[in-house]
Amino acid sequence: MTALPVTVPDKPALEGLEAKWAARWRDDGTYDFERPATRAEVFSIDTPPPTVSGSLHVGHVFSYTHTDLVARYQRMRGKQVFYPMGWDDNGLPTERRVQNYFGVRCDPTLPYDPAFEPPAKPDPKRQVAVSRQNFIELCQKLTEVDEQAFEDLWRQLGLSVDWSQLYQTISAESITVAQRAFLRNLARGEAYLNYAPTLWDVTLQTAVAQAELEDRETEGFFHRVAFHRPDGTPVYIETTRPELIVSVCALIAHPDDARYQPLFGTTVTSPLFGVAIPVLAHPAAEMDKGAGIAMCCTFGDLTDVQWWRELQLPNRTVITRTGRFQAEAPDWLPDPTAYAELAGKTVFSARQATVEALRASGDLDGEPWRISRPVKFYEKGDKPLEIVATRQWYITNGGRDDALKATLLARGAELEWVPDYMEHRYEDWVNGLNGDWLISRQRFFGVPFPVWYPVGADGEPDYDHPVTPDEASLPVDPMRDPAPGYAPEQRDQPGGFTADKDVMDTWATSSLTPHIACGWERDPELFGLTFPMDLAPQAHDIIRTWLFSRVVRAHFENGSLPWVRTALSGFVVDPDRKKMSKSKGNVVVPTDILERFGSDAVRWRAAMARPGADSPFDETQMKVGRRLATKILNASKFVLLMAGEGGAALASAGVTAPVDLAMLARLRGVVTKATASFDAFEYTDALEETERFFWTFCDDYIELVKERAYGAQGEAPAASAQAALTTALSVLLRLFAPFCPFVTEEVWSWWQEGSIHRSSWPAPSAALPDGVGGDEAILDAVSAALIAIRGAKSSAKVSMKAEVAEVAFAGPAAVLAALQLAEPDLRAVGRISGAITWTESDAPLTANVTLAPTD
RNA sequence: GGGCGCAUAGCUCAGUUGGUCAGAGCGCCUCCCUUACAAGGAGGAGGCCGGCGGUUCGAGCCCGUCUGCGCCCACCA
Repeated sequence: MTALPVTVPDKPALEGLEAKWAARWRDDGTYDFERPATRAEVFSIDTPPPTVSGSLHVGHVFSYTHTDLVARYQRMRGKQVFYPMGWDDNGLPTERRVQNYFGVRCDPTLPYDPAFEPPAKPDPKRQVAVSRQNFIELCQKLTEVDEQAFEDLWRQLGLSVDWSQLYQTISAESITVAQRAFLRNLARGEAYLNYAPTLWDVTLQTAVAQAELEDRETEGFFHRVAFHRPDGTPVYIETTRPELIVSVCALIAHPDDARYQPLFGTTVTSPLFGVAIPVLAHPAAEMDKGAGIAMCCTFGDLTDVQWWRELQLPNRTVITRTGRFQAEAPDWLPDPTAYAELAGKTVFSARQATVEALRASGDLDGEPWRISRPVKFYEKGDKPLEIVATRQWYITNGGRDDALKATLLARGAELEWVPDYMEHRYEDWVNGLNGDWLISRQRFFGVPFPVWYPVGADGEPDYDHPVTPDEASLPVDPMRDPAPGYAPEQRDQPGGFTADKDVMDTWATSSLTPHIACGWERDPELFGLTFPMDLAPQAHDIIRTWLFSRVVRAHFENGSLPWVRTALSGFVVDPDRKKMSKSKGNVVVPTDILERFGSDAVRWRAAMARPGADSPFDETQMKVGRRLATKILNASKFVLLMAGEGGAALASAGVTAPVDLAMLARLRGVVTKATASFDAFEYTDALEETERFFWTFCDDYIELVKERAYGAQGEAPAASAQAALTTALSVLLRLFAPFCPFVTEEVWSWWQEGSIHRSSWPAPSAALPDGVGGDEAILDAVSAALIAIRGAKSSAKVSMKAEVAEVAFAGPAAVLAALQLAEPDLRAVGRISGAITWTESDAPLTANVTLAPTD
């Protein structure tokens, strides 16, 4: 038996525990990763790096808590947990925020000004132009502030992150990783440059990737428009985009469509412009859609791109990258003056002008009618996407290569999914890919492509022969650094070089978070200890982006998965089951919730949301978590007080009373189940199992033994109760530690050395040694008896302290025998002063309680 | 249109391979100031397990089908 000094506060409270212990954990390096000898001793986590320019909501708090539960469990199981945090401070969201915050805009043609200071009063209408380097410095300055706020929140929440492993996607190290990985993709032929129609955001003036699209239901008008056969008879098409009539390359109908079969191979003329248009057949045309014959433009939608490619149609694009119609009349028009009404106009204005002209020419049949249909938007944009032919960098992803697609599908199957049905999302996405991964963005704040192009004598860049740097020289900024083998003065000169001015999309960098975090090519020892990682936690909405892109990069670079398994968290939805979003105004601010209920309570609520399951936000549930935290505090205090005189007896060898053994036997089963649940990443089950035991422990067991523990039945029975109580407390605190790290640490500190979070996860034998028996039926019998006695007092509307004159128990012999083993305890808790009679019967236990008369 | 998931007490959800499975918490009602805890404690009421078929001695549990909801994807002439 070990005597321990016990210091229990008179009035333990939850208030202040977060600040107290977060500071201690930071100072003590409680969660520091220490490199062990072998990979098997490590549990590594590819933490999602939050976008720091955004804001955190309760959904983040929940999903990061889910990860932390597993991290804490694995740490207590003896693993060195590699649990870094990262900040995604790269890319467009940061760029926008910096523009608004400082009142600047990036002009990459300007030279760097080391002395630049942003305007004292930002004027959003008159943004100051700054160089790219200055702009990036402002991004770093602002993200620093944002990141500190994020870190504070995570510490308050109690994430057991090793903050010394912190990374940023904007850092030189991350840029180096992104450029190195890209160069290797390029060298292996997995990255390529291609000039092709691209989905284009006209506001942000950048290309966007398939994974970043979203459909938005948008109002529009159908217009029935006449094209004309040589004999003048009309051919009607129906379109929502009449302004693209100027770009029509063909009219297309289904090959089996009898209505249009006579027209195939003939030519019609377009209204307004009189351009000769072939009528062609293609199976992608749908007979029952619109008029059954479509005008193919360059480019109205992705079907147009397909037709344009497969039917080898001319490119007649007139919409420029700004979203406006080009100024000069296109050369395919017989009469350039017809274009005057469109030149320089936005899509919206050009549409109005075209409709007016069609009306005047009589080619508009009837009036346009209103329809609503889904239109593709960039998920961060606010105007419909256009399709523009541009030169872009791609990484192959199976979208144009069935063999690669099959390989990547196999990677998905190889991955362990929690919950497993989420794998379908991955399969669906990969199967639905119809193009490679477009990674270049015509923006400023991001990882520059480490690429230059030779400039020919004619002054034209040679895109077919990019110049790349040695990996040793990374990171590079081609806008600043000259191409290898060239002098700086040769920039943009005939015979010289020119920089690739694009940057990589954010996902191109974040697809490498395992490489960034694990020290790929920077720290081989660390990489060997942590990669492939053990866990990729994330929300299920970014399977198609983050999860898939990491699989692609690791497949190419490492020939493996980046991690063994992924765990998907659901969303926190509002009480109406709608997804929380800023635009809906239904976002709950996490700091407020943490302040009001305490971190342990919020974490408890998060833990009740199972992997993958959406969970409605409900404040009343937070109170339940808070009640548990409070109960842990109070019950622990009481247990330690009962056992505390002269120290707690820790060895369960001293446990002799049948009830005590029964309680510990049951606890032993709880440990087994909780451990199995955690091993399966079912933290909710582990919590429920532990909690169910805990409440019964408090309500029944503690009540039952407290007088005995205080010595009412003598020394040996007291010692048994004390040993059982402290053994159970030690085990329970550790079972709760992943869920409620603050309150369990607080209690642990009253009577134990060191952090509970560095203590070992209890083995089943920590409750009761293997081979030692305990009859759990005693507990059930006692609970039944207590319910009967309490029920009698409750219906008599007397205090639970009311004295019982006599009790007649009737029930199965085994139950009666179990009760008799606990009779002294039962008398104490029930205040039974008189006789107890026992009658055997086949029915479940009943108790006929006679209350003592009160005066 | 395709895929996935969900549908069990007023609310949030458990119900492992079909046989004490009709459960928990919250909420509600009643009671108890009880020296661990009133930010407590005790007791209690509440359900045709979405509808309809089927398999079976027996079905929340398996099969089919329908309905409703959510998410992902496709469609956008």
